[in-house]
Amino acid sequence: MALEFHISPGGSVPIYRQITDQINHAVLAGHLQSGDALPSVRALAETLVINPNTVARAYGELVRDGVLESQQGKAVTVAPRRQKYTKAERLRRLEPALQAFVSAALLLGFTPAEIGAMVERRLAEFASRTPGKGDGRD
Amino acid sequence: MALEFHISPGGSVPIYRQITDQINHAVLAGHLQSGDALPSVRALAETLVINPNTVARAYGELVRDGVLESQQGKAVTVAPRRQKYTKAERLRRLEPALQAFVSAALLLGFTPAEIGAMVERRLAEFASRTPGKGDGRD
Amino acid sequence: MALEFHISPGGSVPIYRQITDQINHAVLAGHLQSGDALPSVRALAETLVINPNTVARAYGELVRDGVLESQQGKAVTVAPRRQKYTKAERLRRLEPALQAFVSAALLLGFTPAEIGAMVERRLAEFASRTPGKGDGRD
Amino acid sequence: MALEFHISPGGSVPIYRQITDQINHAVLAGHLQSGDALPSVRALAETLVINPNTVARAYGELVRDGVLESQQGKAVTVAPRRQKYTKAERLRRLEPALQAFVSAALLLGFTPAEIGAMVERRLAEFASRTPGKGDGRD
DNA sequence: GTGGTCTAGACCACG
DNA sequence: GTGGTCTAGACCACC
Repeated sequence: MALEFHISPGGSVPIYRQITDQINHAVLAGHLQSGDALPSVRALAETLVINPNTVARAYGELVRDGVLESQQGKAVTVAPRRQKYTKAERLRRLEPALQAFVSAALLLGFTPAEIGAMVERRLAEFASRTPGKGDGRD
Repeated sequence: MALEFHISPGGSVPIYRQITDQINHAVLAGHLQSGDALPSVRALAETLVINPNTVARAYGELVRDGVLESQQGKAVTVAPRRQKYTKAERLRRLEPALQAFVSAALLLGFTPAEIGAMVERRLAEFASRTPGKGDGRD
Repeated sequence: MALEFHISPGGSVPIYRQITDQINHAVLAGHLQSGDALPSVRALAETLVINPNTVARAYGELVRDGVLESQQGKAVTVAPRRQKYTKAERLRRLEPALQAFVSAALLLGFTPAEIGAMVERRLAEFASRTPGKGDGRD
Repeated sequence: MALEFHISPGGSVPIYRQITDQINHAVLAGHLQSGDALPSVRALAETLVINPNTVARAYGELVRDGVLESQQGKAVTVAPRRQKYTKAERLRRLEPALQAFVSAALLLGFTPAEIGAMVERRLAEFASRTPGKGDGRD
């Protein structure tokens, strides 16, 4: 089964970002495995009724991030997952999302216990694809 | 005690939006009551080290939305008569931040245990200064 | 003194890449320090007589790499240098250049001694801006 | 003993170009003499696990440039009468690879000592199989 | 067929 | 003023 992309052109999140998010999510959830091929730039652009450049940008950023791989004349594929960033850099990149989530949750009146439970429940949904037992190094 | 604002200028979310979000949340969570005064545009701009225009824009949009009230020469205050969110509504509002945070954390390679610990640690940091008895610092 | 960019539009290396390379090089050599502002997208595009989008792409990639920082409505600046990648990832990223250099050098008939000397001499030229004494961690 | 080709399909340099470069270098460094036979298109394509068209293209361009000669039904051979590069020319040809390698290494945060060590280690790996007495493997 | 690059020009959001 | 996004359409290189 191929991926199904859903974009909402009017939203505040840019289209290319919606695409990268969905691919990231699919990789995380295991719907896309290492080596899987993605739809071609032109094909995806056609099904989403957007400009091929927009798809190319999404793919390009993921390639630069090491999530995807591309070779001339061949389809873009999912790259093997590897730990790319140092612990410090990973914390730095996660910080805004952490801050936004915790602030919003508290301001909306949730208790710490409720917040912790929500996070755990959500994490459990992804449990199928844990990134490996890990060797502790980064 | 007035609100504590937390802004991250480097992030992708515009500063004025971070302010409006936090005020909205605080009002609907009951931390800001009808009639409460907000810091003046200049004062807030100074403490956040941002352009006064940015604060003015945030206040302006909230006044336009009926969340705040402003009168010539007087402090901006919270407008009366806002119904609080229902539990379901609060969950719905929190959902995007939850999703963004958990996805980003897993994508960066953090383990569920690490993620839970980070959230708890951050919650503890907030708890230490939210009780409301006030320590004079802001 | 501002940077002077030199591009050769006809070459095989894409223009946006020539720009990123020169900025990277300038940062490395210390000509650009952390916090320094770069020319605006439009300004640089005009002086180089290229499309603003091309400059924007170069800046954008460097921002995503953490070399530059940008905030809405403000100039793009040089970000503080930090170790972003794990040792393994750094080796992986350097590999193609290492392979290309050593292969070419040997095939051109240089002896190992000559090759080593060339590298050391080139490294010495950058000596002024060593990335810090380092703490051994990555 | 025939040439040992090293290609990296994932890199940005096209495969056919990697082949022509290596043949060119070998010829001009004297590792391939006038009249020497090259592996057949199909054989080389098989050992490199690439498309035969790609090998054919590489050979074709070299024939067009007068570096190789091909006759119906016979192996492709090295054409006679090529003057070797002068020392200065060899240095000039190596310059881009040197520059790219050193810049990339420093940008990634490697120390001069590490860089020197990597080059020496890589040179040693080549040395162990270049002496020409041949160990039967390729 | 595939992806990669560049241009031209438009519109928006931010400060 | 700044950068960010998107479109339309072109051309190239590679396989």
